[in-house]
Amino acid sequence: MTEPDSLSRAAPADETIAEDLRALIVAGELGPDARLPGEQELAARFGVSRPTLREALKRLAAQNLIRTRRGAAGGTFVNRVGWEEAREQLAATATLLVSTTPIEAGTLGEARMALLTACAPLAAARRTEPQLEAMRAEITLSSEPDTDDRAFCASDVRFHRILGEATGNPLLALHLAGAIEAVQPLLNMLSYRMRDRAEIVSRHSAILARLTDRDAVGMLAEMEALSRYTLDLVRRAQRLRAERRAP
Amino acid sequence: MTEPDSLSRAAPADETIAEDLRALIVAGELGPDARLPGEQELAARFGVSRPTLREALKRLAAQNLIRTRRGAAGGTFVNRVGWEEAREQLAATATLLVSTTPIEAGTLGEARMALLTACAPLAAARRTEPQLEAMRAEITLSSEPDTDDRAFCASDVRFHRILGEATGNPLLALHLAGAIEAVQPLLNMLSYRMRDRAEIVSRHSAILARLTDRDAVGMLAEMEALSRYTLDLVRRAQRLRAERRAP
DNA sequence: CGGGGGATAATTGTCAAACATTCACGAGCT
DNA sequence: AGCTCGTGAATGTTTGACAATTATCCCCCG
Repeated sequence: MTEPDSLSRAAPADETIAEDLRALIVAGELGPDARLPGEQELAARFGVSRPTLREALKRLAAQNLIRTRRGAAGGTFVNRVGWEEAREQLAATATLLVSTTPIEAGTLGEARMALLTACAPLAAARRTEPQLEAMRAEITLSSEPDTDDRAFCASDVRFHRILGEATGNPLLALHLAGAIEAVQPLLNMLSYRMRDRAEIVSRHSAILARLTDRDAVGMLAEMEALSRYTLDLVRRAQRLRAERRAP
Repeated sequence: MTEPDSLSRAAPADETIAEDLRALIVAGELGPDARLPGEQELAARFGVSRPTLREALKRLAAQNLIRTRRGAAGGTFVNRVGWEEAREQLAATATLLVSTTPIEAGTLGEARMALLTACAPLAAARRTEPQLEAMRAEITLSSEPDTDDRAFCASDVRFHRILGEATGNPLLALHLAGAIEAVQPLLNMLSYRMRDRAEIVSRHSAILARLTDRDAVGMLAEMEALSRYTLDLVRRAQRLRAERRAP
């Protein structure tokens, strides 16, 4: 019935269908919130059975390209991919990479520093009062003695995310956030001494102060210091763990 | 009350199963190249039918987390997620975002410039001879008069990708490549005049010369110039198109 | 005449059983 | 020994049905 076309030798039907639909969406043929035909009709149109078509749809759903609703007015709809969704997906990719690939701590720190360097001048020029306020709030949260390590790390991530948003450039913020979040799993494994926390909080405060003054050069210096300190911290923790594992 | 699910009325089975498996992979329970149980057994273990389980697997396949092979020694295997795969996925996300979200050209250019700025010092310090050679090759290719516009753009993307790799920091290269590739769809819509091409090629050459000399400051200046020129180009094209659409 | 409530139809979610296809491995033939 | 063919295991695909959900419409009641 369905003749195998020349290319489908290597590519299963659901994959090619998913790519076809994806191309339609990317090309703008199917705008945000557009409703796709029902599964039966789509299946007929592509010449496959409904389960196979559904596999294709699930592929798109996994990429957050579509959503489905059951019921009378239900169906499959094209998702609007906004900055938030893109950031989440980017962070997911980066996190997966970092958590499954052996990467030296120095590499992570260097990338982070480089991206922060790229953001600092823009952030200094464009930061808004609400953003400063939000960063102050994160510093306060980090200072609380009863904040546990994971919450401390999460706050750290948010601090830098706001810094990225302060550049006023969503695309830049996107990449900064992706890189920062990717490091979180590594940092989550640390357990901070009180002195370390105090040091980090104080450096964050210094960065914030420079940002408030719109002093980009000062920011860079403080970021550099924070970066060095964090790297030291990670290296120390790694050495400690290595010694404990093979004493 | 009688509902087992605390949040969201009911998450479809395939989604929760996909998340469960993903968690196993990310946590390292299933290392790269590990073979998952057969579909029948997995289906039985999760208490669903085989089609439903397959939908879950397709979700993971769409994220490049697993691959499947048919036949006797076939099955489902955990993928190793390397730099290349991550870059592709990141670029796909960014491209989708850029092509479906209205973004000002200035925002794109600014992000690009900021990332290049972040890379320049590292690249100047660490570039290797083969990388310089590869960049020279791209410049040569761009200079060919019979290179069409799409190939010209693709070469441009590769030029910058190599520049990112020259930083010696794969994570940084990843983000730079993602940002650069995201802009490509926009640039692909341009049709370059010969004079524009010559200008771009000459600026690339200048950047490469500074990179060869390990002159980071000079690189920044040339990049800045290239960035301004490109932005002008895009703006001019946009104005032209707008006039043609509503004269 | 207006509003509430239940039947209804459309649509996705799930299941079951089977057949098709691919591929490694080993038995058997030459 | 080397080659071929069968066999079994696994994914890929189909068919057909039933379950669950939800907007809509119509009817009945107030």
